[in-house]
Amino acid sequence: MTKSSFSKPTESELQILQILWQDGPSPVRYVNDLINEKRDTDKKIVGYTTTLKLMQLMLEKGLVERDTTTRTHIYKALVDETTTQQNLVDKFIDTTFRGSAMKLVMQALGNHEASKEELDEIKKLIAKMEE
Amino acid sequence: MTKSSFSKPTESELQILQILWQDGPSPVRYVNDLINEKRDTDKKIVGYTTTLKLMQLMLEKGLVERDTTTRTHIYKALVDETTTQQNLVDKFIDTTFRGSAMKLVMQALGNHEASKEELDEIKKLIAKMEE
DNA sequence: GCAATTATACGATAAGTTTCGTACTTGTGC
DNA sequence: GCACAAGTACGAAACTTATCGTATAATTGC
Repeated sequence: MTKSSFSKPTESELQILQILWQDGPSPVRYVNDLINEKRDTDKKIVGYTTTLKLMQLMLEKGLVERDTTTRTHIYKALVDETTTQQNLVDKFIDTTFRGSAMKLVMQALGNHEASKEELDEIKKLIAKMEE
Repeated sequence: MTKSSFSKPTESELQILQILWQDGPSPVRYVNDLINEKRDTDKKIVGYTTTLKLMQLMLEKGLVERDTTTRTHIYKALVDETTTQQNLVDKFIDTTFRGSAMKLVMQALGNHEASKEELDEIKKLIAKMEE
């Protein structure tokens, strides 16, 4: 997959994908409810038809598919979570860190809490990379 | 700085900021030339007035300032590179990794080449975090 | 059976970003 | 001095994304 052939989901689309990845195939109502529950207090409620429209557009783009055998359509993510994350990370490194993955790692590592287990996991990965 | 009070630069604005951060205060012509030199082959050339307009808008937003004592105005970044990166990383972790900084670190680390020196630097940081 | 509820479809609008044409101004070369 | 090159200002169009109103269809409760 080249950089240019990867179509980046918008922030709203990504938010919906996150829910579908985490909770599995879901109806619009469920997704919309979650979005509103988790929103920052200062942001206003997203209307049901807004989420519906977004998910319909995602269907056209091939980001999701849906089961229409029941009246309440069930939407399912068609793009893979890890692959999408990887694409987004690559692009992010490019635009925000001028291509330096290690600068991103240092920045993310240095500014966020990490448990002993997480640090051990990272150390293990580094050891493997040094072989 | 709270999440909501941080105004995220657009991708075009970030591209311009990167140039100003890297090369220091620069005129519009210089920035526009660099953008076009570095662009992907499939993307078309960005007109001079387009870049000019973007930088004028960035001026209004307070992202840059300019020296107008000479005819050719010199633009300078007003926002700090590291601070901006930190803000963007935080937001990115939220939207793309559901808040897990460590998942981002693992992903970025595991999928990009790293020199021995870079790995050593990361190990040093981890050691410091373990104290 | 039918009123009320809940779902989808879809056009229109709003809002933000990017693009550029055109007018105007300032400096340069000869 | 003046034609030409190079700069800025700015309005407006083109695109993209997000939002919602309204119409319509299916389902449910009683």
